[in-house]
Amino acid sequence: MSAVRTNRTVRGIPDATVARLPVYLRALTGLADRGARTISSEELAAAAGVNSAKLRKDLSYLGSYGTRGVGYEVEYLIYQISRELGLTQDWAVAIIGVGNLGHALANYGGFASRGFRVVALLDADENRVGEDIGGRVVRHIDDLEHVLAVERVDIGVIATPAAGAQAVCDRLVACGVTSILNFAPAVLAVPDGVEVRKVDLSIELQILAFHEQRKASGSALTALTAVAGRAAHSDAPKPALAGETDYPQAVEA
Amino acid sequence: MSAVRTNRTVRGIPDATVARLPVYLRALTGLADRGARTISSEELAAAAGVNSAKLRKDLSYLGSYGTRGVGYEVEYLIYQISRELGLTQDWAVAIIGVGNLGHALANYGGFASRGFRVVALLDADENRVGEDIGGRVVRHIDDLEHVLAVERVDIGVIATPAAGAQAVCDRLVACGVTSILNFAPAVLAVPDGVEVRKVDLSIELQILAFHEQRKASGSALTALTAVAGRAAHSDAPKPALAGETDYPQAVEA
DNA sequence: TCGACTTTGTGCGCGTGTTCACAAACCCCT
DNA sequence: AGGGGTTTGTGAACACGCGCACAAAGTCGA
Repeated sequence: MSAVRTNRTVRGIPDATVARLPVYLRALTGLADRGARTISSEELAAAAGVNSAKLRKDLSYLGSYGTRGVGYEVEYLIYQISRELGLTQDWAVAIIGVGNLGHALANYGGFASRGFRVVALLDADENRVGEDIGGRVVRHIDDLEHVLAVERVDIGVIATPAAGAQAVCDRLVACGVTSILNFAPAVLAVPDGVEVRKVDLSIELQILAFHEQRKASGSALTALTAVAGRAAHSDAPKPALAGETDYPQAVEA
Repeated sequence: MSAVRTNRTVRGIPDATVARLPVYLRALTGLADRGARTISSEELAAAAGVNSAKLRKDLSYLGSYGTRGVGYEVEYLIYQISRELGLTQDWAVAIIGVGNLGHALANYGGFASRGFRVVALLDADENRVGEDIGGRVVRHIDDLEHVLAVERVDIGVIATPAAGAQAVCDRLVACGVTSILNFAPAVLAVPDGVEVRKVDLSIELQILAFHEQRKASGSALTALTAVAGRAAHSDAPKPALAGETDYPQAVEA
């Protein structure tokens, strides 16, 4: 895939750290609202749900913004993290697909407050075209190139069904979009230089199910989760290639 | 936090592997629909967007389910992964908060096809109580304990505003729910033995913004993203603790 | 001014995850 | 039956991230 090769980016902020900065930012804004002026790494780490040493190391990648013996000044740290993440400028976002999820995204307040501006809503369904969502009108997907020629778009959000996701992605890339957030349950192929992040609701549930199953089977009934007549971890022989299956067929809607 | 201490779980499937199994599963079901009977690790890896050695090692944690010189039988592998993830049994899911996002989740087709059954919808808004979503009626949040006493719930999905998330979480945990998927932008504190996974729409966008900013500033205008009069990486002195700030204050809605 | 106390910033060891590269295993053709 | 070709499964080296523990650096009171 075309993700960054080296995990550590050019100036040296690890991806793992970048992924946590928004969490720190959220915790800090909450603290600021409650009137805190300074905060120690210990307290902020607790608020963000991480180890305090990790927090300090993360912040040290941005620079030396704390004061030993005191802590970090909340507003100043908010500013520094925001700047590092690029939230001091505003980013134009286009949302493709305004079904349930697209609606939720278009109305999500957490975007606007962090410099993300939804500048275009697109959908393939004629019935949805013309609909007004939060002051923005839904355009038809066929106008994608036209809309993006008029309005600069930095980030494309794909909230279409899986079937159409790759086509939409290709068209976004062709229009010069280099950052894509994909909610469709599909693996997108993109050229180098384009970054795709994926959010998959069902994958998270499946991971939870795995751990839940482990808890349950660990307590008592190891073998019951397996099919009758088959050992728990199924070291039964693989089926012959042309043979009849003796295991249940998985179905996919 | 109360996440699993050791990354490698008891029988030995790494968390990183577990997180990828659903991706493989999706790729496999797609292949099965197109009529593929067997597939090599190279092809499946391409479809799933991972390195083929990684794929083989991941699958080897489940057992030795391939055939050298041939590859993996698609249906058989689907069954094995499904069983490992616990998708051969069905899981009862409760969704708390049926705003835009909750609606999207309640209507999401990807759940039902993988053994996830939405058994309860709850909301704090009286106007939403009684509404019918996909054949299920929205109940009031005050009835949470009552609903969960009648209906077993394995996984709780929190799609409320951030302010109410912790309270809802506490009540779910009190009712015996040990797996929680949190969409609210808040860090949840839970006792040991309860697993929380978090999906945050705005964090993903912020990570994209970071990389997009890096691309842009790398090309030419390193200093322009910084505030006028302040160096790009801002090694300007920290503000005095009681002094006036000379940097823009971040605002939070 | 000095010493006790607090908190940051980071060197270092350790565990996890990723990738390469190759032997082992299997199929198929002759 | 045997040999060539293909693909799996995995040992080993490497890269990355995490957290402990501590020196450095600052505050504050006497």
